[in-house]
Amino acid sequence: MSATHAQTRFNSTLTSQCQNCSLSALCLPIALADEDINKLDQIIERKKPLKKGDFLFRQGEKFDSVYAVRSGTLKTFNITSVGEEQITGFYCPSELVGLSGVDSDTYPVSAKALETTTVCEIPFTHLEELSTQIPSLRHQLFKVMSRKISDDQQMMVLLGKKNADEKVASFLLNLSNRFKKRGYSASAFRLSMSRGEIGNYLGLAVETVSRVITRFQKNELIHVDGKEIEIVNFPEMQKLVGIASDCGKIANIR
Amino acid sequence: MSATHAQTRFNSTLTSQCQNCSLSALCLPIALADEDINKLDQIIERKKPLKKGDFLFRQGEKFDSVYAVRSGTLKTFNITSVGEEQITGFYCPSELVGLSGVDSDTYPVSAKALETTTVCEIPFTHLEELSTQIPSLRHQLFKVMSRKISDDQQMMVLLGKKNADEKVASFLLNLSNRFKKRGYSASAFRLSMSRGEIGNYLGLAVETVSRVITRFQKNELIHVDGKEIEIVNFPEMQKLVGIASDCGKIANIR
DNA sequence: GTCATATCTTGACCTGTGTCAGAAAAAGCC
DNA sequence: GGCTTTTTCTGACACAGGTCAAGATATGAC
Repeated sequence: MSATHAQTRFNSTLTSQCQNCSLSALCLPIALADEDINKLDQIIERKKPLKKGDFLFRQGEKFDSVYAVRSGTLKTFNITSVGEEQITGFYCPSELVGLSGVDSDTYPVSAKALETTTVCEIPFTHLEELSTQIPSLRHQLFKVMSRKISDDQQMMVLLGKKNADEKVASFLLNLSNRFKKRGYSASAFRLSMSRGEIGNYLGLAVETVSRVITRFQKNELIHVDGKEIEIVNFPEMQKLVGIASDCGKIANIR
Repeated sequence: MSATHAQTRFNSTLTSQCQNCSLSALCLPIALADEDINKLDQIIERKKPLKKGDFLFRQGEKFDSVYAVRSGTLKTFNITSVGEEQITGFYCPSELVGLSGVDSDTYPVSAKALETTTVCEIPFTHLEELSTQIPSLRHQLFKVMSRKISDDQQMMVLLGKKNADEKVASFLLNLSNRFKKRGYSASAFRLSMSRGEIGNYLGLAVETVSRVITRFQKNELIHVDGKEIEIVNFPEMQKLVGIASDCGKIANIR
């Protein structure tokens, strides 16, 4: 009885966090009934903020949770045979980090904060259990994983077939879309990652990223001030990415 | 009652197909109790063979099933803005095709047979339902999707960071591993895809693939006879891929 | 079998991007 | 504030791999 009581208390202090969270429309609770959101709330732990450079988890550590980003940005990466870091993704608010750990029971990548970042920890076994009780949650989980698969495959197309200009343009439009989805400006935003990290992610040298960005600015496609980016000429940028079939997809990567 | 009867008949003709299937230890039924395998059997439809070049499904079509490959090979690809095909994966027996369709309700890629191929169709809504009743099946499904995510991310590393030699070596060792897993020779096998398709997948020109393969043969790393490949010098090939951290991963892509 | 078509190989050449080097700007730090 | 360290930018140059071309080999149709 005391356990139930404790749970109720826990629930009452943190209850409706998901409901009140400005990200709830984008995050896991999407399409959940209020009571179901409460159930989800009960298994979620809000962790204290990570400072820039802090690890959320490290490659090889035991997997037990996925994390929803509340604020800030994370990168995931692994270390190649020659000891260099290979970035496999950037994660913005409302996005889920750590899904690749489910299979092997250890995280196959490390996750590190690019700036001050807060996350919600979601113990995966609890989430799986809960997904038995709430079909729409289970469906949502499948969808999120499926989405990740098709996004990563778009990324493979980008890495395999695109030149430096197309890569950088895709990257910027992709970020733009993610900001837009969260209600921020689609045209002006701040890059939380360095040029080096962008290059690493896109399979380009830092120098190439820098040159492409400079050239985009010269051609008045974008306006740049350090990490602040403003996309000035959307049509032209979209044309660069390829306006047809795959463009919509690419632009929607998240 | 007649419906139940029909189901029983269906079950009795096809029953234990999964149990008898030589792939069951690799495919979805992994770790399922006999009775659960029977339940799974009932929702699975064995389709008639695809001939080389036949589509299993096309990009944009309504998603309703995932498919387990029983024999043969498939490729998935999408069409880029400039109308060229970009291959996103090859699928061997026991592997699951179509998972990327769950999110958007349409397949984001097309799937085409590279040779005569048979598949089991698994209607996804049924599979999802069944996964509610069988926790180990649900867990297995999450694992399969998670595995796909981490494999694709390894592929991103390969596309972004590796040179032509490393790409081709990774590709061959990857195939070798997949054959081995199914009980076939890890050292000698037949490529069901053309050099062009390999190049497309790896982000290389056909000519480059051809040159690399020829050079590998000259250096006695492999022996080649058209589509027949024999890996002669495993240690050297593994060294090419990068023996450290990520190598094990890469070699395990599937 | 013969012919037609697709795939594969090889050579010669070209180009986009990586590498190296150094200067300029920004970010941390005491 | 000034100092150090990191990040960004720019230029000069090199080379991996793309492109073009042409011949060789394999595959398929009839």
